[in-house]
Amino acid sequence: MLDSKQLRTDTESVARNLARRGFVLDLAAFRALEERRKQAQVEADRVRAERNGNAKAVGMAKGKGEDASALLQRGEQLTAELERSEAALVTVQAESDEWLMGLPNLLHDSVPDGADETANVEVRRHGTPRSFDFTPLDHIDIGQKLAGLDFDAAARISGARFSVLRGSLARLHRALAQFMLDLHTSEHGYQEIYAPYLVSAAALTGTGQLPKFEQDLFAVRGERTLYLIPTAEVPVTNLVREQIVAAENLPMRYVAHTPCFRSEAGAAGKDTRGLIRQHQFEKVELVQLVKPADSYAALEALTSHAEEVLKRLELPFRTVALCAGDIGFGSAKTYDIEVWLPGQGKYREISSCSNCEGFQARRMQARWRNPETGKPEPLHTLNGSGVAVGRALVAVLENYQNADGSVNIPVALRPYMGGSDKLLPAI
RNA sequence: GGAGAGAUGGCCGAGUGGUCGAAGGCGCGCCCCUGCUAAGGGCGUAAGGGCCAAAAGCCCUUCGAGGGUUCGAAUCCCUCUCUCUCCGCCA
Repeated sequence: MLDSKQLRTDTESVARNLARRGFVLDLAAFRALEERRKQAQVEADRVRAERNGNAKAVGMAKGKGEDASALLQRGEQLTAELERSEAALVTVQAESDEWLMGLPNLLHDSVPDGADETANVEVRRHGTPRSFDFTPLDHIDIGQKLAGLDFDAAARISGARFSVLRGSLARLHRALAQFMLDLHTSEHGYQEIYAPYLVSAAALTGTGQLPKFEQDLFAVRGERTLYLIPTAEVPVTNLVREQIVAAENLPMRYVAHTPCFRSEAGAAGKDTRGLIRQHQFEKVELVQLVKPADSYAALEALTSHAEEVLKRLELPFRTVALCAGDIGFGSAKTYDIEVWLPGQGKYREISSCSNCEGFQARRMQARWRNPETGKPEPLHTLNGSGVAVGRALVAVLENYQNADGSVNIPVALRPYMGGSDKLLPAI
């Protein structure tokens, strides 16, 4: 949610900013709506104040034993009047809220222009893609040779976009998650969090997935509706919802390893084969809650923490700054980290690190007490994958494959693999 | 699943229809007195929103949430959520 004060007082520049995303802010409609809201609220407040004063007068009159019948009659009128003006306010307020909740975040000045991913800007590159003396396979074929990747079974159990991992491949998958968690907790200063995988609509509204993107989520409908988390960002960021955090407790750095569930509505036909795009996948997620003045330094740090995972795994990657048209709804600035996949011959997203500034905080009412003003102010929230576990598994398989179908285990993962250095093909 | 008890400000806790956003205490902040490893006194101390160019000021909302009764609800009624205790079941 945008700062409504800024939206009202600085409408033109807000509109200019959103236009960079290709989002058209209808200024005339906004001003008309705002005018109606203002009038309705002033009117409702006025009537309510009069009703309260009248009720108080009744109490005083009765206390003195005076006749209050005229006041009681006036009270009835006022209550009826209040009912009408409150109904009008609720209607226009709902309209205004819905509209406000549908506005994306403002972009940071440093975000490059552009309409889609072709305009994203590479900011750095690390490692060199290995040259193969044989034609590298993709992870699906490698997984098949290892007898560790079973999409047929998954399809029988759950349908498309699910996977079954077996044996050493399942273990490697687990090793990746363990390695990432250990790195972030012991070297990067994050506290490990275990959090719910089913969350309320309110939590999802806080981080921005609702109300606009419900079609991307899996809902579990029972006595009350809960949603499967699409990312640990949702429960972990919501740790501070409706809180006022003391300045000395910032920054907060959290890491969580969770499954993520996405309906992938609208992705039909995209990455249909393999582990790249699944309804269920694992992710190690980094979340930081910081003072506003620190959030861009924190974004750089958080991104470097995600990059460190790939450096330790000795996987080639590049980091790109997303352009205006490609940035997510709630983010002010995002870096994507893309890992090299020999099977596809290109870099693919493995992490996305965003500074949401106060956008989520305002929705969640997550605040910190600014010692300079003594007032609660929205804190800044950041999140980033550190990194997607399934995609990391793909990257390891494809980058570490050998001609004989075996796969070397990255040195960093060997302690988590019982010391072994190689996955051997089944055949 | 069965039975019961609760939900009030940063915390504890009073308040069962009327100047209650809410006594008292703790904590915290400022000041005074005193003077040294303490004690006493005074004042202040929630959040959200609106009017206003802004400040000041004024107004509205909020006592778990939502509805209802009433001129008036923290207080009465209904529904829901959450917490706690006991029993049962259970990874």
